Amino acid sequence: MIRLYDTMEREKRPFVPLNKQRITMYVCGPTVYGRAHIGNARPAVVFDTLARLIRHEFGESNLIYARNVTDVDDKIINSAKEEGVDPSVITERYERFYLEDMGALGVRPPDIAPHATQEIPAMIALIEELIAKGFAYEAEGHVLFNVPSDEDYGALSKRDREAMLAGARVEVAPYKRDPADFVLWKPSEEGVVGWDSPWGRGRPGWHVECSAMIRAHLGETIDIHGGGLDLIFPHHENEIAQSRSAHNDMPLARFWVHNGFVDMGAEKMSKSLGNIITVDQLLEAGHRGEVLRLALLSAHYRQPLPWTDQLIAQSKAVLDRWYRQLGDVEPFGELAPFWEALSDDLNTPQAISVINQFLRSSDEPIDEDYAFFQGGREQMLAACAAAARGLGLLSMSKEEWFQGEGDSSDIDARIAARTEAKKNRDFAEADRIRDELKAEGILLEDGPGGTTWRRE
RNA sequence: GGCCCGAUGGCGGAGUGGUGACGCAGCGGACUGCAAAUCCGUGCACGCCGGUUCGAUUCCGGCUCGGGCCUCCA
Repeated sequence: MIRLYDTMEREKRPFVPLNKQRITMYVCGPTVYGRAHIGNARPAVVFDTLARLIRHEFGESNLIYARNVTDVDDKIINSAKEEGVDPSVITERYERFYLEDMGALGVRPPDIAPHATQEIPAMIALIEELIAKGFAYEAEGHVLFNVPSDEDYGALSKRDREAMLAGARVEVAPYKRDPADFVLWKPSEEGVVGWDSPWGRGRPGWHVECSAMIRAHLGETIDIHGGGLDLIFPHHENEIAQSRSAHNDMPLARFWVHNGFVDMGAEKMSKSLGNIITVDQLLEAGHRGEVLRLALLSAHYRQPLPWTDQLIAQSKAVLDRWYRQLGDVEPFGELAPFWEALSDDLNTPQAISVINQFLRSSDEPIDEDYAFFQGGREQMLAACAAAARGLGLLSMSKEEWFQGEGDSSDIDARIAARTEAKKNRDFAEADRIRDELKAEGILLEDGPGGTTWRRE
């Protein structure tokens, strides 16, 4: 049984979906106006891993996973203006980059990727309902959600109205009835992207996108709503207000799942702090996607993760060992303790540890506790291989991992020359060849069956 | 200021009311012409002060420090 921590109740509890044949999960996706940094990649990897776990437990086709693309936004409008192009040029470019980068991290595409610009009618319909029910009002071309009309507002972020007002750092627009009211629809000036609506030409506010798209694609109440910790307030709080108000207080999500940040030094990585490192930069630097993925999974998803070169190196070392032992093993079977660890609120560090525990002392007789491996070592390795794939790792062959693609006949020839030198006990020459290859990033390993090589 | 969250060895990071995972790095050994890889072994920790308890790193309270949100943000 899967247990998940729910931000709303601040507790871990059993995940029992509303409908086992149609489990619904929605995760806030990217606003496509720039390259994704490694912090942006964390939720993509975390929820991809959660999706894999749910599919493992409930069946491959019984999960509908939606991750939206926010392709209307003031930041997009601004960069389009700067480049002198249509916003769609920006959004299409960065969505493509996003999918490439996430693909490199082993993130499978979600089942549905709704785009805000494609869902305007659904948003307008939702806004009209909110106005009709008295939760929203029009003012100077804007439509605003009236926060005091929602008695439960603040339940997710655990803030009361007084606290919100006390901390208000924004100037309150004069047309707001209440300082906490937020925009559902705002007018677009001439030359700015917009759609016709009952309130004039304009564009949707950020929060209403998600509410409308969730309803359109998944339903009024979904099983899991995910995203980064920073989205709890105001984004998710506002989504809840909109959806519950429109749906007679039906809850929007049964589990709210939030991932922690990737930190640079002591602070979170974020574009506005200017301390980001993008996924493509890391890939460009020669780090493989699986290494970055393992690094992201090496801490529990709710904990902060300090991003360092050492973390990358460590992840690489672990993955090298896994590939060495499991790279050519056909995955099969269930590594029960592994799946138990993952099922406990996606405890990936524990799950990784389980694999490591099995992998060492692999020639020893299997411990009594793990007697379910009647087939012995081979079966255990097959189950480990299957488990690693459950984390989205070990997707390539051993050869591919260690040697990569491309012509290696030259390397083979030089290794042959070294073997010949060794046979003649000309160790100086043999070492010279080995050092030369090492300088090129080729490491040699002499085994009983001859010399093998790998790229560092 | 309000509201949240965290504090574990050299580093990363789980977990637990009582023999203190796992990984990386280090050290010793085996293997090797020397290495590498592999295997075996090994040292090192639970922020501070109280309380509960036979016993607390684990539960409770206070403190200190750090982080997050309150504005776009994964």
